[in-house]
Amino acid sequence: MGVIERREREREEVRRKILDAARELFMTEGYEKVTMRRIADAIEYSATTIYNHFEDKDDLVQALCHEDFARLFEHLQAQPAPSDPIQAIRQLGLAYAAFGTSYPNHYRFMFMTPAKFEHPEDRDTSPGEQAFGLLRAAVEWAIASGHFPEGDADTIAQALWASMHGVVALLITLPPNFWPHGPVRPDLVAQVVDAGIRGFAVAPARAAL
Amino acid sequence: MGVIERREREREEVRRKILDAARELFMTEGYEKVTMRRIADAIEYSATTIYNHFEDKDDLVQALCHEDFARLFEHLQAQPAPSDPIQAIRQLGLAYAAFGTSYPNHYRFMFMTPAKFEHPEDRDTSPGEQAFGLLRAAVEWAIASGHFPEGDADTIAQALWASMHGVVALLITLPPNFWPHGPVRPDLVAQVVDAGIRGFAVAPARAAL
DNA sequence: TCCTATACTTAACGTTGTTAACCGCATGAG
DNA sequence: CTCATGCGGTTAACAACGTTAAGTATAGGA
Repeated sequence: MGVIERREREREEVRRKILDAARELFMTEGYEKVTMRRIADAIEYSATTIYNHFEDKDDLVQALCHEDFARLFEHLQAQPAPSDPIQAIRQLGLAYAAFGTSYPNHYRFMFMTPAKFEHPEDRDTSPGEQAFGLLRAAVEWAIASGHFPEGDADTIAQALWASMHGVVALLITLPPNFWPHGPVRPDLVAQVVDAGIRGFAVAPARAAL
Repeated sequence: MGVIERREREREEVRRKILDAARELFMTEGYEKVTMRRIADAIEYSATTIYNHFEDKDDLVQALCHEDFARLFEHLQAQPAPSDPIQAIRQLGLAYAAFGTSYPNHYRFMFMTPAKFEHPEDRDTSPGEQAFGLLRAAVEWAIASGHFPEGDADTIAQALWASMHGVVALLITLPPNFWPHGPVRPDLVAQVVDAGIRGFAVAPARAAL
C-alpha cells in the first residue's frame, strides 16, 4: 500500500518546484517581486496551487529562507575550529557577514522584517538560534580561557551579534557610495568585529588580536 | 498682488494636513498601513489630491521622516556637550538609540529600507548626514585628545554607527522575548556603545570608561 | 465678458495576495 | 464492477493597493 507514500512524494515534488522557482525570483529580484502568479508561471501551475502547499506568501518565503540558512550554518559549523576562542569569534563574525552580504534578500527577510511571531515551538531548533549558539559557545570559551572577563555570556553574545548585524544591515541597505562622509572602506566588517572583540576582551587578549 | 502668496499659503496648508494625517497613521500603524485613500479620508480630500503635493507615496513618507529626523537632531545638537569626548560619543549613541526605538517606523523607513538613490544634491544637508557629522566630530575629538589612537576617523565613526544601528534595528524588529537564548537585557544598548568605545580606545581611555 | 491656469474629483487601470466554487481523476469500499 | 469520496488542481472573482487619465469648477487677469 505504498500509494500514500507516492502521493507524499509527488506532493513534495511540487513543493520543491515552488520553492526553487521562488528562490530564483527571490535571490535575483527580492521579496516584492516574488509574486504568486510569477511563481505559478515559472512552474506551469496555477497560482492557487501554491496555497495547497504553503499557507501564504510569507510562509513560502519563510520556508525558503529556513532552508538556505540551515545550509549556511551547516557549512559554518563544518569549518575548522581555530584553537583560539578570539579567532573563533572573529571567524564566526566574518563568515556571518559574508553570508549576509551574499544573500541580502534572505538576510533582509529573516532579520530586518518583523516576523509573525509564529511557531514558538520550533524556535529552539531554528537555524538562527543554532547559529547564535555557536557564537555563544565561543564567548563562553573566551570567558573560560580568561580572554573575556567573567560575566553574562548571553548578553555579550547578543551585543556582538547586534554589532555584526548592524554592518551587514547597513551594507545591504545603503549603496556603498551613499554612506555618510564618503564611501565605505572594504575592511569595515573586520573593523567592527575586531572592535567588538577588543571591547569585551581583557587587556592581554586585546594585545593578542 | 499678494494673491500668489496666499495661494502658496493655502497650498502649504493642505500639504501640512496631508503630512500630519500621514504621520498619525505612520507612527501608529507603520508604512504599509499609510494608504493614500486612508490619508484622503482623514483629511476629507480625494486620494489623487495627494499627488498634487507629493510625487508618490515614498516621496510623502520621505518628507515626513525628513521633518521628524531634523527635529530630533536639532534636539540632539542642543544637548549639553560633555567635556569628555568619550562621554560625548556615549551620549550620542544612547540618544540615537533612544530615538530609533521611540520612532521605530521612522527609523525603519530611513535606515532599513533601500531608498531610491534620489536627490544626491541635498545629501550633504540631510539630517542623517548631519547627525553622522556630530559623531564624526566626537571621534576626531577623541583622537585629538589621545583617547582614540591616530587613524581614519571616518571609518571609526562608521563602525560605531553600524554597531548602534545593529542594536536599534534588532530591537525594533525582534520582539524582546524572541531574542536567541532568552530575552534581551535592558542595558544591551549601553553594553554595545560601551564595547564599541572600548574597542577603539587606547588603554587609558578604556579604564576611564 | 471671456480665457486660462489651477486645485480638485471621478473613474478607471493594472497589480497584488487571497478565497470560493467547481472539476476530474484515482482510490478504496461495497 | 460500481460508486462515493477525497484530494490536487483550475477558473473566476474579490478587495485593496498605488497611480494615471480625463473632466470640472472656480478664481484671476486681460
